[in-house]
Amino acid sequence: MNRTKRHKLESAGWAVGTVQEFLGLTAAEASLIELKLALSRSLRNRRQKKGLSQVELAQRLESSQSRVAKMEAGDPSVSMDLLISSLLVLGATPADLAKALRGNQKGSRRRAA
Amino acid sequence: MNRTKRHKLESAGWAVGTVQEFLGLTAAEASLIELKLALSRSLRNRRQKKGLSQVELAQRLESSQSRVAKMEAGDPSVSMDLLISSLLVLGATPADLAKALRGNQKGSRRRAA
DNA sequence: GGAAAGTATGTCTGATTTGACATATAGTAG
DNA sequence: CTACTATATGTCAAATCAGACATACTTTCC
Repeated sequence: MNRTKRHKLESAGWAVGTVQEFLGLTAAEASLIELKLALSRSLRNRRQKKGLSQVELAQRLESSQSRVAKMEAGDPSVSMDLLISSLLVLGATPADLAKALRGNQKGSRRRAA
Repeated sequence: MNRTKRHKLESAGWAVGTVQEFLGLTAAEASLIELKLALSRSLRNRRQKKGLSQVELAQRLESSQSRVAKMEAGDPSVSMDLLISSLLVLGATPADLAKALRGNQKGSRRRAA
C-alpha cells in the first residue's frame, strides 16, 4: 500500500507492467497500478468517443480540466473512486467497468481462483 | 460526487438500491455506492473463505481491525482504492474484481453497451 | 508570427481517507 | 459471571486526494 512507490514509478514515465519487480512492488501493488491505468485509458476513450474536451468533461464532473488531465494521465494523485465515478458519469455501466478492468490483463495466468 | 449524500444514506442503514431517488442521488452516485457494497461483500467472503479473522487480515494489509470492519460494513469512510487493494492482497485477480462488480447488478438490464 | 482551442504539469488549500486507539457489543467456553 | 475471541463503532492526528489556479506545451488556422 505504499503510495510513494507508485509515485516514483509512474512519475518516471514507465510502462508499469514492465517493472513489477523494479522496486519492492508486490503483485498487489503492481495490479492496482495497472487497474488504474486501465481505467484511465477507458476514461479517455469514452470522453473522446463522446466528442468532449477535457474542459467539457470537467464541467459535467464539477471538477477542473487539470484534474481530468491527471485522471487520463494516470497521475498517482488520482484515486480509483474518482476514475470510477467519472466513468459512471460518462454513462459507463458496472459491466463496462468490469470489462475495462479485465482489459488490462498482462500475463493473464489461467486459473484465476 | 457529493460525499455527504453517501454518508446520510449508508449510515441510515438502508439497502441502497432501494432508494435511488430518495435523495437527489444521481444514477452515477447510486451506482458508485452499490459498487462499493459489492466489493465489501466480496472482501468479507474472501476473508472468511480463507479462515482469517479481521485482525489477521488487518496484519496482512498493514492496517487495523477497525478499518477492516469498516471496509466490510461498507462504511462511507472507506474508499474504493482500499477495498480493491485489499482484495488484491487477498489474492483476487482483476477478473475476480470484474466479477464482483458485475455481481451487484440489480435491475440487470440486458444489452450493457 | 499570432491567436485560439485542447491538453499537460506544478502547486497551493481545503476536504477526505487512513491507521490507530479506545471502547462497545456478540458469541462461546469454563 | 468471567474470560476470551471476533466484530463493530466513534474519534483523532497524519497522510492522501480534490478542485482550483497559473502556466506551459501542441496543433491548427489565419
